[in-house]
Amino acid sequence: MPELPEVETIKRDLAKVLLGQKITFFKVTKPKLLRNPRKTFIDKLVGSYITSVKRRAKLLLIGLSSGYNLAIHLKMTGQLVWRPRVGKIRTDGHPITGVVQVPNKFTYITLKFSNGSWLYFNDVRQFGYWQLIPDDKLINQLQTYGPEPLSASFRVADFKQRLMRHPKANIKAVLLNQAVVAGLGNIYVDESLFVARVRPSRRVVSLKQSEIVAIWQAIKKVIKKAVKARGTSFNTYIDAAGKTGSYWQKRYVYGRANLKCWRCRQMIKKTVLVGRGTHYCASCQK
DNA sequence: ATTTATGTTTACAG
DNA sequence: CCTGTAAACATAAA
Repeated sequence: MPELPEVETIKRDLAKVLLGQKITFFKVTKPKLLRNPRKTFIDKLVGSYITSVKRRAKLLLIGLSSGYNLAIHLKMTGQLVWRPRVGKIRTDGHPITGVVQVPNKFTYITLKFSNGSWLYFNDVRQFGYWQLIPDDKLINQLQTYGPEPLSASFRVADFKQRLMRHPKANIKAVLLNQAVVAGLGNIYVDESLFVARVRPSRRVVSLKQSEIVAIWQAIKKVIKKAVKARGTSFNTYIDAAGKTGSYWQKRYVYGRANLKCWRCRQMIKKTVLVGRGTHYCASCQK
């Protein structure tokens, strides 16, 4: 799935085109992707206006005049593609053979807006979901997430405290935990640990203070860089215009097994940790 | 043809 | 509570 930078990119693009729009049409062909009854979606979506487009962790949050929020999680292969009224849309870099336009056979939810534009939700693996959350329940629903890495609330002392709740776990597993820090996934955890020069398999309890600070700084640096690049596309990620992100071209270790480390020219290694492909430089990362 | 890998989260077993 | 593993599912590469 899209991690923080990918969802942030989609959020920014959708905010530009959706704010103030009225939803005029809703269709779903795979109801299991909905976390509320279909009727609730029709009631709360159709006829209401979009008042905000936000992001928390990897969740996209669309505020509605009906007093509800549409929370969309893309999980691993979800895509949100917006299409203006006139013209076709062609998506780039789609890995599924023959799927180059939207809507397509993986489009399971469709919205239409008052200006005639469309929003399509595609999800090859069908792990993603749409959920309607009333305004007064939203805070409660989001409070399980840790700090946003690009916000001022991401402080090193608090970060250390959250890490220390999992003393025996390896640092990679803990950084994937959304309650520790929000929005990191497999790519950016590997990238951040490379920048911090810490091996993904290190147990939290073994980390020195200087290493915790280095990890904290690396996360901010990597996420900032990835947002600027509009995310990473190597599998199914595309933005709301159907375009790919460019972080793939800037990456340090992810997907670079058996290639030379940019820093020391040794070969990047790939192992399995937490059930995920894990990339690191055995000579740079201690 | 079969196995393995893929950007996530969470339920469950120990 | 903490930690590690499997499973939800579809597709492509090995």
